[in-house]
Amino acid sequence: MDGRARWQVVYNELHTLIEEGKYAPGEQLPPERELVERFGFSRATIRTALTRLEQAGLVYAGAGSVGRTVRRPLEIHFDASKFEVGAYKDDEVRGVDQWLSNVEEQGWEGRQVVTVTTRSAPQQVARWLAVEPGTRLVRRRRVRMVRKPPGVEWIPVMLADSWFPEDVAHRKVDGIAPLLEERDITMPGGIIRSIGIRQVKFVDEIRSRMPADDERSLLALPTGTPVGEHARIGIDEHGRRIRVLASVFAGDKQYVRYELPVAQPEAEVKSA
Amino acid sequence: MDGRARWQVVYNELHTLIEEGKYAPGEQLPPERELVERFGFSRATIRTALTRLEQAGLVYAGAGSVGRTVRRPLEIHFDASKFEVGAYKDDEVRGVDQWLSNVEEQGWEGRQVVTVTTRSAPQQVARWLAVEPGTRLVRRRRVRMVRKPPGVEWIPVMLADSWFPEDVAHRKVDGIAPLLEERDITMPGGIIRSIGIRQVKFVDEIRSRMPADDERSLLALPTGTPVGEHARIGIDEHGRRIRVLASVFAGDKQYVRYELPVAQPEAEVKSA
DNA sequence: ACGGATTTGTGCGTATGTATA
DNA sequence: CTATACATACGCACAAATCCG
Repeated sequence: MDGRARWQVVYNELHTLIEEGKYAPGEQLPPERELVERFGFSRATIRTALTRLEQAGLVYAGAGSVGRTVRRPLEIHFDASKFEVGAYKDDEVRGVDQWLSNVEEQGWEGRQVVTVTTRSAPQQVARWLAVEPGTRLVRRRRVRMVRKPPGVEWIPVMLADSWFPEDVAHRKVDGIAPLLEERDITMPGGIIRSIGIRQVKFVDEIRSRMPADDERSLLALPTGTPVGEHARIGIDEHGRRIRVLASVFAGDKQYVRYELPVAQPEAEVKSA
Repeated sequence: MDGRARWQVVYNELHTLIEEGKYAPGEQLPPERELVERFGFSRATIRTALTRLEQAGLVYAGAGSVGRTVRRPLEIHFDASKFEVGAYKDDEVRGVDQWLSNVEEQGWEGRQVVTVTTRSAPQQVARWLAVEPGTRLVRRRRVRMVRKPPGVEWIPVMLADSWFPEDVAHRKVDGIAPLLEERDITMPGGIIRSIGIRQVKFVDEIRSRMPADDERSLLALPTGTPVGEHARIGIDEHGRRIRVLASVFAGDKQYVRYELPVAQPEAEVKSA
């Protein structure tokens, strides 16, 4: 052991080669067998190096002839300051979902699958909505997928769960409760507004964590990929927390973006 | 092999026990030797389970007789919508750093160490500032630490790097260039304003990723901890990107928060 | 449809190094 | 200094997934 561990030598070398583009995105790394020969280390040692590369998000692996493949960065972003806050006016008239607009603006085709269930509030959701853990809530889950160009397979990129207190979820307009519908619904002015609720403030929380098992499988995340979590809490004029939209996205594929005007100190005007 | 892998059995059991609080934060997991006995699996198998628990952010490990410890969540947040955007005006008069105010508001004691260097722009920073990769830039790095209560050791929680084009960094006020000073400087109205630059817009980007090696050591991150990255790009009235503040924080310790007022639709179809 | 070849996944046993109390 | 506990490393075997002929 000369200062560094053996697996670190392998790790560093491969890391450099990938960064330099010697192994390009979409390409395969040499199989373990070959690396064992090249470095003269045991398979176990080579494997810890490769495992760390996966954890670092540089490659993903699959048994069989997929081998280890260098990841292709996606880099979609999600404009949280425009979303629901006043932009995308045209889309609401057209009846297009704002997330879709946002994605299409970046040249992707988007799609989402909606499921609605009633379940008791997990710890974190209870905190967001300021209710007791275990309270019955309605969860409206959207699995969001993109592809480019049209025709290739869909890549799941986001898991967007809206949670509502039951009384909110069951509100009706024109005889139906839109929040309970298991399809991609849009309403002029937004669904929430259509059922007579006015949100006056959002509180957004963004954190970085490792995914739960169900998130890993739904988003098809390779082992070791972190996720970002963007929670938007909607608050009405009475200060009640009406809903929370918790979006979980693959850290290597998406990021969240805000645009903020800066309030100028003296006699300046805000650039709304 | 009963459907699941052996290490998964161990993983799931420990995961459950930790979630239920049977192993509380700060407590130690049983040593590997004991788990080998309890489950009747080999040490290697137990180890893969434990490694995954680390990756999942539930425990951290250290060689020696420390063993594996269940993580204690910190949960500090960082109010990005108030930061620099007009709140905390009093502090600027008082000359207190805004990050410090934010942290102290949550009952922590804060401290930061500043270092200034000139270096060529990394890929990502170049993209943020819209300059060529390799351009010489000034980096003002702040390692931010907290502790509670006063007296215990400092916990590094954030790495805040401000990057400036050289001409911006060298601007002077009262004969000194405040951005090049290696100490915790505050100016009424903010440092940037004090050197005659007006930022009119911020663009924030937040992403989740695995830390680079230097970030891991500076933030004392256990293996497998993801980081959040919050980048704030400041844009002046000519549309020039004046600086970027890239903050990297441990995903398990901090999160970013925004408060957004909702634009209300008065007359008809307008916003949501 | 099937079977073989390739490649990663899982698992065992063992030994030695290194950090910490 | 010693005991403990994790980190690294070797070798071996078989299972499971994938692709291709």
